[in-house]
Formats: sequence, C-alpha cells, structure tokens
Amino acid sequence: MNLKLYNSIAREKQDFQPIDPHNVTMYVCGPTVYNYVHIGNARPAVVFDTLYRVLRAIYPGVTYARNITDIDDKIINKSNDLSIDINKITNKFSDAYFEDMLALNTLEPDVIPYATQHIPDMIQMVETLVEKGHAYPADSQIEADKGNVLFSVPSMSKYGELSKRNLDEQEAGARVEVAGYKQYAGDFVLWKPSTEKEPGWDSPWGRGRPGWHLECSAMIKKHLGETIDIHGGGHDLIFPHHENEIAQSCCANDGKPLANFWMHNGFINIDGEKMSKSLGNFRLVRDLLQQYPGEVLRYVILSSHYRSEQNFSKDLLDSAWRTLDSLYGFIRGVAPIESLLNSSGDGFKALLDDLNTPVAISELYRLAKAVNQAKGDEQIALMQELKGLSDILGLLQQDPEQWFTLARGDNQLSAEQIEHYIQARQQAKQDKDFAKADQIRQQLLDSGVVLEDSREGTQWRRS
RNA sequence: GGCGCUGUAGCAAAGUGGUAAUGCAGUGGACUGCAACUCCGCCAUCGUCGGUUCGAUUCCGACCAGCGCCUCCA
Repeated sequence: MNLKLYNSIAREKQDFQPIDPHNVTMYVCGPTVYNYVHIGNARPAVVFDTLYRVLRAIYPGVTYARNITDIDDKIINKSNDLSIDINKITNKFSDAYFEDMLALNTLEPDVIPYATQHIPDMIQMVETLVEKGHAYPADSQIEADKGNVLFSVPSMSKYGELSKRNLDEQEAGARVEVAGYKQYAGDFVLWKPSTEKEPGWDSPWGRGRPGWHLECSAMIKKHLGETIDIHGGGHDLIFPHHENEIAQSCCANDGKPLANFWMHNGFINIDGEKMSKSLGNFRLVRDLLQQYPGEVLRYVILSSHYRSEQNFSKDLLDSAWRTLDSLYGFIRGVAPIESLLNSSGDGFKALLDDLNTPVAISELYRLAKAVNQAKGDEQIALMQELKGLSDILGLLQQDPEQWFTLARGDNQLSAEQIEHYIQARQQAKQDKDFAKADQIRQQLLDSGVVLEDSREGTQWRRS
C-alpha cells in the first residue's frame, strides 16, 4: 500500500516517503485575492484537497497549508481603480474564496497564512540572502528604482532544476523589457519599493513590499519547516514562481531542498480555449454555483486526471450532474451509515497511484450498483465501503433525499405542490383515468420533476 | 529558439507488450396501464506512416494536428 506521486522535479512517478510520517507537510499556492476565483483556481484546491484526504487516511498527522496572497500589484491596482481600501478588497475576496471552496467540499487547510502577516519573516529571509551573497539591493541612479532588492540568479548554480531551463537559452527580454538595475536579466525581485500611496512596510532598504515569490518561501519556512514533503500548485507556476521559491529557500537554508515532491495540476480550458481576460471566457466558481451544485463542479474536476488538461463546457457539467444523479439514485433509500474506508479496495488503490481519481470514481460506480443490488449485511458492508471511498473523494456528501428534492434553479414547484400533484395523479390512476394521470405526470416533467413509481408508492426527483 | 504536453468510441475519460475500464448519450429487451427507476444486452482496434517484436494502442523514429510555459497567471 504505497503512495506513488508524480514528482515534477524528477519527471517521473516516485514512491512517496515522508520526512516524518507523524507530520506530513504539504503546501499549495493559494489565490491572490483581488477578484472572485475562477474554475481554474478551483482545480488545485480540489485536487490537493483530495490528496490531503488520502494522506490523512494513511498517515497519523498531516499539516496542509494554503496561503492567501493579500499584497500584490494587482490588488493595489484594483484598489486604486475603484478607490476602495485595499483591506476591504482582500477581506471581501478571501471570504468569497473560502465560501467557494467550501461549496466544493474542500476541507479547510490546517494553516492559512496571509502574506501581510509575515512581512518580518520575509524581510529576514531577504537579509539572509543578501548576507550570503545571493541577493543585492539595486544600484540605480533612477530614484524610482531605488529600494529594489533582487535575487542573484547566477549565484545559484542549480537554478532551473525544476523547470529544466537554462536561462541563457531563454529569450530574455523577448516579451518584457529587462529592468536596467538588474545585474542579470533573470534576476527577480525580492523586495520592491512602495510609493507614499502604496501599501508598504519599513525595511532595511526603505519602505516597500515583498515580491510575490518571496511570500511562499517565507511562509513555508515559518509554518512547515525548511524542507517540506509536498509542494503543489498549477502547472504554470513551475516557472518562474516555483523555480524562484526553490532558489530563495534553498539559498537561505544552506542548500536544503524546499520540497521533496513537486506536484502540478494541468490547466482548465473553456470550450477548447484558455481562460483569459481578452477572450472574456472566465468561468467564476461563484457563477457556476448559481447553476450547479458544488459537488458537480468537484466531480468534473476529479473526473479527469489532475495532470492532464481539462476542457470545461456546459455539456461536461450537465453530464456530470446526470452521473451524480445516477449515483445518488443508487443510494437513495439506503439508510445512512458510517463510512469505512477499504484501504485495499480498487478505488483507494487507484488514488494511491498518483491520485487516479477517474478510476476511483469508476469504482464508486461499481460499489453503488452493488449496494443497489445487495441486501442485508452485505448491503451494509458495501454501503460502508462506498461511503469510505466517497468521503476520500469528497463526493456523495449530501443526503440523497435532499440532493433530489432541493430546488434546482428558479421558479420551481415546491415540494408541497409536487406532493399535491402526485396525490391527484394517484387518484386518477385509481379511477383508471390514465390519460389524466399521464397528463399530470407530463406537467410535472415539464417543470423538471420526474416521477418514479414503485410498489411502495411514488417517488419524485428534480432533473 | 529553449523546455514540455496532448491526440483512445457521439461526448467525457482510464489503461496495458498479447486484440481496450468506466460514465453520459444512443440503442435492443425485461419490468411498467404507459413511463421513469432498475436489470440483461449492444455500441471503439486506440492521429498518420515506418521500425523493434512471435505479437504494439501500449516501446523507438518520422510526420500531421492541437496546446502550454519562457511576462502576471491555477
């Protein structure tokens, strides 16, 4: 029962060995809170939440940290554009983020560090890097450039290990002009000066604010230690973000690796295209939740392997909803029961194989069917196993009855109204007035209500 | 130019050197007053062309098609 994970830095699946089995450490890059998050932001949250659940099932202790970046130029710009206090923006959108993630059935991480609450830690790390010759204050005649502190990429021989990039072979400055105060084109900012109007903190280099990459390095060190077990994030963060994190942490911590395992989820595209502002095709989690239960979004995310690209579309969401309906249908009417994870079952084994959630989900289906067919003790055992697996996946977390009867969308018939119609249809059936009975059924169907007759009576569900 | 990814049934998506899980949709049948639910069954030779092999979708090469990073980005 070994957990295998694809390690981006080794570019292969490896057996996972925690540094300390009693406290497995995982850090995942969280959002910059200047807007509602889109479905792409949700993917790492759901994926690593699932990994978190798997880890907790295996190890006695797991510490999972996911940060909130609440100081950033994008936030500052938004604050300026809207003339709203920066804290109001970050508070609003971090709260919204937690709400959205909760709707996706993600567990709260053990640690949620905010960048602005770790400024001293960051300053200290920059000082260490300067002392060790890995960073330098910008030497510039231009007033606005003074106060920048840069990481010296050439000072780190292993730079580029994660992304397998040789900076000399990159088209430096091909898309962005290289700032004149950089000693080397690939050097990146650790600390940047703030104007009077911008938020800033006093530092040995004047009033300023941290560079993005620095935040994660400092917060990881503070909360999880110098070397952690797993560091996760989106595929696009490999370069430069994670590469730079490695450079900062490794150089500040006497060459110790930042993370033993690097994991990256693939992108979510919309109808075949990358989400971008220019295309205007962002899908906000918040908006999607107006139309779909959070579990449907989670199901879609888990229905493909986390490393592959995923194409979001309405069809995908609708079909996922039908699938979940089917799954819930199997367990509807089965008494609620305690979950019991079968750690040697095929579903959990699939998860141990680099988080193969599609296979685990297929096992969910197999179990649900079996539950539906079994009776007595066998059914109870299967139901426990099903629950155990679905708890790890964070799916089927609702009461089936509620799943089918809660309103889906606006202007829906109330449960009372539906019951009323069912009574009327029952009467019509008893009177052998099938035309009327069918008419009522069709009427309900048109309102999104499906009737299911059985010997015990008529059951209804929304579709 | 550098680094890297993908191409499996209508759609979605696993997987393996020995003729391809699963779900949605479709379809034939059982059940039903008729349906729905459920149950039984059907529905792909894995981008193209070569190579290695007794045998390749799975390994290697070329090609075609799509895509990502190299700037902020999940």
